[in-house]
This record gives sequence, structure tokens and C-alpha cells, in this order.
Amino acid sequence: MDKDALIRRIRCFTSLSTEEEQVLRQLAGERQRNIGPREDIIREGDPPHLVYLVLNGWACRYKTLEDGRRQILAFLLPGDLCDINNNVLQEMDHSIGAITPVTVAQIGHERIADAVAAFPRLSRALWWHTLTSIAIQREWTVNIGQRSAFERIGHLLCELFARLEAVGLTRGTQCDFPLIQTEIAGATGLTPVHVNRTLQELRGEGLIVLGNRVLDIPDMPRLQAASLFVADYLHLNCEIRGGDDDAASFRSVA
Amino acid sequence: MDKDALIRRIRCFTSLSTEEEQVLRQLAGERQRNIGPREDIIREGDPPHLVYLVLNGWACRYKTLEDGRRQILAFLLPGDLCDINNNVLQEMDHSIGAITPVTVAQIGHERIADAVAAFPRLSRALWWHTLTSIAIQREWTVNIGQRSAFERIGHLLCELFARLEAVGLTRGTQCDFPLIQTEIAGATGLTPVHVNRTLQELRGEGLIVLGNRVLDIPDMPRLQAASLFVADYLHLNCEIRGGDDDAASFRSVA
DNA sequence: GTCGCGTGCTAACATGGGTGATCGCGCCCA
DNA sequence: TGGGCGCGATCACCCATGTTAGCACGCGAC
Repeated sequence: MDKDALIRRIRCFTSLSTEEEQVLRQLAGERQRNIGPREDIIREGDPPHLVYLVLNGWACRYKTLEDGRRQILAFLLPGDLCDINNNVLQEMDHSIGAITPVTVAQIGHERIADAVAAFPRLSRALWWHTLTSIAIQREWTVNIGQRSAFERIGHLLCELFARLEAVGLTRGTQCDFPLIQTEIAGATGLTPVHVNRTLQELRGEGLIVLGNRVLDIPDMPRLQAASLFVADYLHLNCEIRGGDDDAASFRSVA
Repeated sequence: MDKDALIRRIRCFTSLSTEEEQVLRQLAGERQRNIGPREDIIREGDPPHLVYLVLNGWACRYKTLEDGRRQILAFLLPGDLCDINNNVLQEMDHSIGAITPVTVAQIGHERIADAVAAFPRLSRALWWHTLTSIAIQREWTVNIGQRSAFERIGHLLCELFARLEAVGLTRGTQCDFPLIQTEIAGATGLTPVHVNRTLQELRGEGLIVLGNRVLDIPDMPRLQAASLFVADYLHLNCEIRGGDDDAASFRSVA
């Protein structure tokens, strides 16, 4: 149970006081739930009345068309929150499923509201969290719309590695990588067969070493260049702003 | 200057008191700015210190890769707001440009914060606005990732029509349609040539009549079926909930 | 053990969509 | 009045990616 993933994540945006960390740790300690691999956490059509915080494992958002085609919309890694304030909407328009065994904290909206009321700076932090996941969604649109299969998969790997790094889940040039080729295919809009071909290519160029559920990127700058990856959209490393520039903003919408 | 587009938009989610409408109208009256067609409103890298509300015309978010490939990420129609609370981030990771001549209201974040403070229910409404635009972004990912060119363009047309209808900008089965084929291509991840072919096909099947910057969809259910379009993700027609079910939620995060 | 099955991998073939180019029309402006 | 040019329409060609299918390995269930 990695209760500090959220804290590490938010530290990418701003520093936190001990009290603030305390509160976040409390949120992460809310009703925990374990989900088996390839099981659903919440399904399209369900009313969204809880916020999920991923503590352990990988999950994904996905959407299925009537005829069975399925698109993975996002990967949720430890430290990721699902849809703060999604209770405003009446039902989920997509599903969230576990990839590996996953542990989530199920947090009531009131709890988040209370935390924000007590520590207003957390509001900015949670907004940052929301805004970056929107930015990631946009980048995926670019990825699928414009990049070749080779760039597309390379880009996905760069992104996942960077995000894992942000929450301290990498070891040097390596990280755990539980995705199977079918899932990479679902995320990139390619077929599993073509993903396989393309992974061979990436291996052939020495850009990645992938096997046994472990990914190694020996030369990250080279892979980034080959994939047209620019990390700006992840909005990491924002430490600069303490977050108190305007007392108004934390009240603003939300 | 269609100052009421935002109001009509929000009415899809909840009813509004006269005072609330007043406030929204005031926001829409903030410093206006006119942008010529194909001009940029804000560019990647700029610090985002204003919220833009589209009053008139069509705009789009887009992102350009180093080598010039460009993806349109979203269309902004009258009544659309750009990134409430985006001031949390330090710089734009994409650009916003006008398609037609556009009029926007430039709203300071404090003004929005004040409005929300005075009328807390507006917070829920603005969250709804934000959440639906995220849902649209997700649907675009599905669109480009899974649908064929034919379905993809059909889907885009269904979406735009539904959104225009929500703000009262359709006439029967028709609406203004200022996009040129190159822009449709940029939004769908296709080439202009193939967009042209595919539009011919759609016309051939009698699904659309398009010309002279006017779109006519004579049989919407048929086009929706052909495009695997399901409007749920737009989260329109939510009138049901008055918005006062829990006093906590409007405080929550934001 | 061995059966089933999920997964990775490969090959042969099919095709949707990309490329590059040309043409015509309407509109703006010198 | 004529030239430029933005946009839509087509054509011929070709390649990236999809499709279908088959094999092999590893692992859990029995």
C-alpha cells in the first residue's frame, strides 16, 4: 500500500507542509479496495460517487464501441486520482479497469472538500493534477492522430517512464512494465500484430529493451528524439511557484 | 456579440436563477477582443493568465509537432470556456486559434472566483463545463484511434451539430459550417485528400448535404448509426438535478 | 504428466488511406 | 481586366498498417 504516491506526485508541482502531507496521507488511507488484474473498477453507465486514488498497480480508462472495438484512453499509475468532482455528472461515459492487481483508496467527495477547506493550497495542487491529466489526454490525441506507429509507441513508452519516474517507480533506466502487446495496441490505435512488428523495430534500433515485464530505455534522449517526445505537457517540475501568489485562485471554480 | 451563449450552454446542465444569469452575463461582458480568421488567440508557451469565453465564431485548440504536422484537438464554439483555472499551470502546452472571425470575452480568474463565491451553484455548473470538455477530448481519442475515416468524419459532424444545437445555433436540420476540408483533416488525423473522398461518400449515401459553408443532416439518426455516435458523452440534458443535492460538492476542490 | 489458454512471434496477403500532382472555379485586389 | 490564390475535386501510384492464420512457449488446473 503505497500511501505516499499521491504526495510524491504532488511534490512535482509544489512543496507540501507536514500538515498537508498528513491530510493527503489520511485521504490515501480511506476505505481501500483490491481489484484483480483485468477486472473492472467502475463501468460505463455507473453513477460516479467516489473518487479513486490508485495506491498500487496499473489501471486504465477505456471505452468500448458497440461492435466491440476498444480504445484505451489513459493509464492510471500509482498517485493518480480519478475525476475529482465527477459526481457532478450523472453517469460514467467510460470504464476504468485494472491491468495488474490494483489497490485503490475510495474517497468520498466530502472528504476531499473538507481537506481543501482546511488547506486551501491543496486546491491548487488538485487542479494541477486535473489539468495535467487533461493535457495528457490531448497529447494522446496528437499521438494517435499524427505520429507513425514507431513514434507512437516510442512516445507512449517515454510518457509512461516519465510518469513512473515522477512517483519514484523507476530504477535507473528501468521500470516495471506490465502491459501486454494487446494493451499497447488498444492504447495506440494499432493492431497487436503491428505493435509486435514495431516493438521489434524499436529493439532493433537499440532504443528499448523489453521483456519479462521490465522495460529498459538505455538512451532516453535518443528515444525521445525518435518519438518527437517533449515532456512539457506533463507539467512536472513546477517547484518554482509556492502556490500562494493569489488567495483568490483556490476559491475559483471548484 | 452573443452574450447569452454561455447561459444557454449551462442551461443544458441546470436551471439558473435570474441573479445567476446576471452574473454570467456580466462575465460575458468583460473585455472583449476580436480575432481575425486563422489568427492565433493564444500560443503554445504563453503564460495563461486569462480565461477566454467564446461569444461568436469558431475557434480550435491545436498542437504542432516540430516537423510541422498539426493536430486539431478541439473545436471551441460559442458558449465554450477555455481552461478555467489554467493559471495553475505555467505555460500553455498547445495553442488556440480562430477559424472564423471570433469574439471572445477575456475574463480574469478573480472575476470567476468572485462569481462562484457569490453564487456557489455556479461552481457545479462550471465543473460540468470542464468535465464535459474532457469527455469530448476522450471521445476524440476513441474517434481517431478506432473509427474508420467514414465513421470518424460522420462522428465529428454529429458532435458539432449536437453542440451547436445545445446553444441554439442550428436551424432545423441545418447549421453553419465554416470548416474547410483541411481543418476536418487536421481534426480527424486524415489527409485533406482522403477527407474529400470520404465526404463524397457521405454525400453519396445521402447522409449529409454540405456546401457553401452550410451543413445539412437530413436524417440524423441514420448518420449517428453509421458513425457509431452515442451522445451520452456530451452530458447534455441534465436538467433533472437542480444542483443543490449536497452543499459540500460545490466547495470540493476548487 | 497433459490439457487449455494466454501471450509473443512470424508470415503472406489485402486494403485503407497517404502522396504528389493537376485542374477549375470563385473571389479579391492591383 | 487580368492575375493570383484559396479551396474543392480527381487521378495514379504506393506504402503503412490491418487481416488472417499458424506455431511455440510457459504456466496453472486437474
